[in-house]
Amino acid sequence: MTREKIEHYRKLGLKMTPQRLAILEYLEGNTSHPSAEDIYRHVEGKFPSMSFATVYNTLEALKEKGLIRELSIEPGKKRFDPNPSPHHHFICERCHRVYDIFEDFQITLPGEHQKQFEIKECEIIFRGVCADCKRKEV
Amino acid sequence: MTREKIEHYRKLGLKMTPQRLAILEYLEGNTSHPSAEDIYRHVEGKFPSMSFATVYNTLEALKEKGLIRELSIEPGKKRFDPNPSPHHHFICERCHRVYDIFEDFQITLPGEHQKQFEIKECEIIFRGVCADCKRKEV
DNA sequence: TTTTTTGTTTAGATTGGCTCTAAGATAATA
DNA sequence: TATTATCTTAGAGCCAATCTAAACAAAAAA
Ligand SMILES: [Mn+2]
Ligand SMILES: [Mn+2]
Ligand SMILES: [Zn+2]
Ligand SMILES: [Zn+2]
Repeated sequence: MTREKIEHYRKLGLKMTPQRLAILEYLEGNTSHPSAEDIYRHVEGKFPSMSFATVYNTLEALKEKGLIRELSIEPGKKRFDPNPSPHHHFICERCHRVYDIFEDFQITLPGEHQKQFEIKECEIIFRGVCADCKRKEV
Repeated sequence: MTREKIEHYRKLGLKMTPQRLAILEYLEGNTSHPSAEDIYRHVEGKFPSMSFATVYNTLEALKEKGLIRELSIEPGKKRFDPNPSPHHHFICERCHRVYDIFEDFQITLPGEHQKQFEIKECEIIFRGVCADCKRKEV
């Protein structure tokens, strides 16, 4: 990670510890939408004393700064998205991989609802089978 | 609940116990998207010996028959929707109420993605503040 | 540089939603 | 009514996530 980026995080009010650096490096450009456990498993290689709480603390801090997003797309486990810009997702019901869909669908609610709701975001979740899993079919 | 409806559930292969009847009656026409706990709290009035496992077992059985849907819209807790027909949701970030949106937005993916994904369903989640919570603002 | 302050890391305990188990109960059926 | 398949129940157990408080370390101040 570049010195400028570290400085950038610091200016956001994040103390830069080696653990956080490792987590940030794992997340940077990662499109796998990892769970806290995925992140922990990866970082514990570098930091055998790493605690799960540190992973959660760091993710919470990053979320508050708007640097990552927390996804509730399957029950029982959060997944994290290092890309905070608005986009949508496809979830494979076989392998549970989460794919990004960068497409602006221009959804607008009918007038009646526009009065009722102040909408801040709109997220589309597609579900089905991915090409990879299709290929493995008999 | 009418005799015909009970017969209908029975034909689907569901043994109709008093506990299930109470759960079904609570769910019928319910648009609050209750959690398992909500359902349990309501039904334990009639059946003080009711077990949480029965709530989950029943919900699982109903889900398998396609009579209800399980929603993963907020972390850590499932919510259930007795309306299995495809529709979308608005979630209030203040009160966490879930509102139905019955509108066909005709979302279609660009060709590249259509090859990659076999899409079975498409669910839109709007987030923001509901009129009720807006009203309570200072 | 050294000191001080403030926020972070850690292990372990704890919580909360959910699932499993096995014994007893009961709806459906014959 | 007797049989059988399924359901209900209490309690144990599981797992993701959160909390706690002491040790620690980064950043700011001196
Ligand atoms: Mn994404
Ligand atoms: Mn609904
Ligand atoms: Zn797949
Ligand atoms: Zn609200």
